[in-house]
This record gives sequence, C-alpha cells and structure tokens, in this order.
Amino acid sequence: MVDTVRFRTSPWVNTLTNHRVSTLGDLEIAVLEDIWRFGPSDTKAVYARIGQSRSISLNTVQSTLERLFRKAMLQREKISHAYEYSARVSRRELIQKLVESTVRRVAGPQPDALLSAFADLAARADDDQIKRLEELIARRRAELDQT
Amino acid sequence: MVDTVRFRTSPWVNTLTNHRVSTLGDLEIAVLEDIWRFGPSDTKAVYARIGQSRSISLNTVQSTLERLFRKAMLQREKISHAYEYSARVSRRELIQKLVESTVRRVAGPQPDALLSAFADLAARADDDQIKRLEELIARRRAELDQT
DNA sequence: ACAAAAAACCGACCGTCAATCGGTTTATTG
DNA sequence: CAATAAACCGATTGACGGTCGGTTTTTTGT
Repeated sequence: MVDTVRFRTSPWVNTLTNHRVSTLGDLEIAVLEDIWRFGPSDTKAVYARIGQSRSISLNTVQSTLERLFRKAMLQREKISHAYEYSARVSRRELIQKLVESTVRRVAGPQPDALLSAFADLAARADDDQIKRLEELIARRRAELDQT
Repeated sequence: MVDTVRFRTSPWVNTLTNHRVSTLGDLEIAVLEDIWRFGPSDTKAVYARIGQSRSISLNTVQSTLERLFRKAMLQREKISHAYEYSARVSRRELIQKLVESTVRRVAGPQPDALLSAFADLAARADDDQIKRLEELIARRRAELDQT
C-alpha cells in the first residue's frame, strides 16, 4: 500500500536557516520562566519550585528540561552528580526568535514584514507608550554599544 | 480508573481576553494566502489554484477552509449553490494577533512586553531600516486617522 | 569495595491538532 | 425527478506536549 506517500512539513524546521524554532508548551514555558528567575538549577530544584504545586512528578519536570535542552533553549552541565540546566536564551531573545519566526511564517511578498508588523504596533501606540518606547530603545542601544 | 484526572490547559485560550488565537498549519496558511491574493472564492477555486499542484484532494481543501472558518479566519456565504469564503482578517491583522499572543505568552512580569520586543527590534535596526520604519509608521498613522 | 540512594534514561500512553480522504447525505438544477 | 455537485461526517495518520513507571547508570556513605 505504498501508493500515496503523505508528507507534511514539520512546523519545526525553518528551511531558510535550518534552525529550529519551536512552539513551546505551557509547562515548557513555566520551566524556562523558572530558570530565568532562579538561575542555573538542577531537576530537583525546578521540581521543588514548580512541580510540587502542580502535582506533577519529578520525571515530568525532568523530561521537560530534557526537551528544552534538545530544543536548545537550555544548556546543561554535570555538576558533581546531577545536571545543572541554565538558560541558553534570555526571555528577550526568545520573544525575538518566536516573533520573527511567526512573522516570517505569515509574511507575504513584502520583504519588510517584520518591520511592517511593528509599524502597525507603533502606529497604535499612544503618546505615553511612545515615550516609554523611546526610552526603551535608547537603553537597548546603549546596551548594544557597550558590547 | 478515575484516580488521576489529567488536565492540560489548552494553548488556545487566552485567559485574559478569552479570545482564541490559534496556531495555523502550513496548508491553512497557504489557503489563507490564496484567498488574500484572489479574493472571495469557493472550494473549487481554491482547490484549482493550490490543491492541484500539491496533489491533495478537493476534500482536503474543503476541510481546511472549514477549519479556517471555525477559527474565524474566514467567513462564508452561500452563493447560489456553494459557499464562498472570504478573509475575515487581513494579513496584517493576522500577524498582529499572532505576534501579540506570542509575546503575551512568553511575556514576563513586565507590562510592556510588546513594547519591549519592539524596542529590541528597533535597537538592532540600521539607519536604512529605521528610515523605512518611520515611513511605515507615518503611513499607518495616516491610515488610522483617516478612519 | 559494596550496598543504598540518587539521577538519568528509556519507552509507553494519552489528548490534541493539522492534514488527509472516502463515503453518505443533502441540496441544485436541467 | 434524476443526475450532478457540494456539504457533511467520521476515520486515520503523524507530530508533539505532557505525564509517568520502571530500568540502568552513577554517586556516595560506611
């Protein structure tokens, strides 16, 4: 019964860059969030902070960390006995990547889709927001120059 | 065997706004794309334009249109015998929604996550891009005022 | 050195969702 | 009213996140 080969492009692979940009599940985001907040941690620590309350098992946290590692959102290092996971992307970088791939996915013919998307945003912003935006941009600029 | 009830928050529901923001599949995007490009169309027309080449069946296109309709990305109207589907969101609106929900999903404590993401982008932009960005914003502003 | 404890690893299962289509029902229309 | 066309229904597949239980490997205390 090999008459029709079904093929579906995985939404994972960005064919341009061959760079994976994934969708993240709720738990995955929570875990990332936790590591951003508390810094490098091992499974136990993350479990203690977010697993306990959700009444999920240590194993679940474990495999989520693992998945995040495979997705290159986390890196890990064996500290004495256990892996210590740490963020490989900052929240801002994550948002950046996610937004960029989202936009690129629905981007039309226009080359400036990203810019365009944000132009919409900026156009809607009120004076107050504009002001904060300018400050933010200035700060980011400073950060960049400093590197 | 009702000892453990597993529960998983659907990534569909934005609890803040109770507004559904979905992920779109590749075919779904292609179909939307097609309708943006060619305007209101019935299943046959869409199939002729994008189904033929992909060697998928008319039914597949049909259910994709249906799904898009359920997701409120398309509206439809019975024209004589067949449904005619038309876009309910423009490409820009779609990008807007998608970006916004993406950001909100990973947004930290900061209230200005969206702005912040924008700031990152702007900070990275070169002079040329900034110029185009300003033009874009001006144009969008004009469009808004005109309403 | 070895047994107990801890952590990693493996593999399975469930639910959801997009993609895909065959077959049946329900219009349309000549 | 019969033939044709479109809509509708429901089933299957593959991917993926979430969830664990059990087994293997590694660490460590005595």
